[in-house]
Amino acid sequence: MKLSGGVEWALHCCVVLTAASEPVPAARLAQLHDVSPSYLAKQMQALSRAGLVRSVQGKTGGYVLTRKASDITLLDVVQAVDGAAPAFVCTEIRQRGPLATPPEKCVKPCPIARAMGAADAAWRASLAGVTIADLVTSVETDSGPDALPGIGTWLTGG
Amino acid sequence: MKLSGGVEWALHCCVVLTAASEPVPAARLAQLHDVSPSYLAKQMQALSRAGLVRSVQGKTGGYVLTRKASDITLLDVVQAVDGAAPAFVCTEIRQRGPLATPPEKCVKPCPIARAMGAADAAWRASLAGVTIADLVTSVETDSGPDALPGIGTWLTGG
DNA sequence: GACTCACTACTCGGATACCTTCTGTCCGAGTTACTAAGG
DNA sequence: CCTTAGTAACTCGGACAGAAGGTATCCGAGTAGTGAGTC
Repeated sequence: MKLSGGVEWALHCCVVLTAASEPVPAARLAQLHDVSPSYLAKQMQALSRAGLVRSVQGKTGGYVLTRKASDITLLDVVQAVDGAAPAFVCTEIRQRGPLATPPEKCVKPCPIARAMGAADAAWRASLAGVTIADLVTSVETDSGPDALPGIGTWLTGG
Repeated sequence: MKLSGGVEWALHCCVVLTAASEPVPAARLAQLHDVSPSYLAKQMQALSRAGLVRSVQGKTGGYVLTRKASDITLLDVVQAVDGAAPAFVCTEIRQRGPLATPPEKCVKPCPIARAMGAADAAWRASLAGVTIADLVTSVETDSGPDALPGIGTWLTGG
């Protein structure tokens, strides 16, 4: 039960992208966070495939958010990078072995799968309740209102 | 973000162990579920290490629950098998790179880590709210009140 | 008949290979901006 | 001075190795029951 490390990178990238109106290359984002450019490119491709960011090619190309920050939830980003598959997958072992439950009694998922599914739903609901815009607000509260615009100009400028 | 497959086995084992008063060998549990005996033994060892079950050695040995089913939550089992580490680990990349946030401003965890931590807490709270006894009740509702005792006698008897 | 002792068979526990997945890297296809020449 | 073709550089995108953790397995240490032997 370990979340892909790229999720953290992707979330940070989404937050800083809100401060940049021009496209930002993946290499610049990697330089900002001091992480592997090639691997971060992979995460950005995942975001692009999910439609969260739009890729612009060419000399002044890069990535831009497709929607405004208040319309992107953490769940969107996590699912884009890590996949939408639930953490717990029921293999129906109740239907195996010498005392297997007959299939006609297995119309409902087994209680274990239901409980694990409920926990998964709670996790997703918590993530869906927070948007990138909320993170931006928190960052401004923590580090001051000038931090993000400063990063934005650094991303686009020098 | 995938949960270890052994979690499902361990949960099923805990449920059926409530129907057996005598120790049940891991091999018998594996036979019941038609899974690899060696690998299930590993999961049972994890439960034993966590103190959820007690191992009895010798000819009539096996595993017994240490507490009553209403005192064992799903979270206990999941953490015993899969580990207690949170799914999301913040690597503090905000403190890296050319525009790193100064350490004196990092007294609080970064907003991303807080949001992910909250989701993790919601997941754990959901798991902690369900006990093995609740699962037993659900199984009786689904498959009738005779299913579990039948498995119990099969486990101890033949 | 009851007790003691050694034996056997069965149990758990940890140390050992294999394989899928995640991590990290590379190079090619495509697009844009720039430069310079020509009208 | 404007237009236009060519060039060059920079971007993304997917295909390619390496490493880590999960999956599956095995054999050794330890213990309870069993049976024979003895008092």
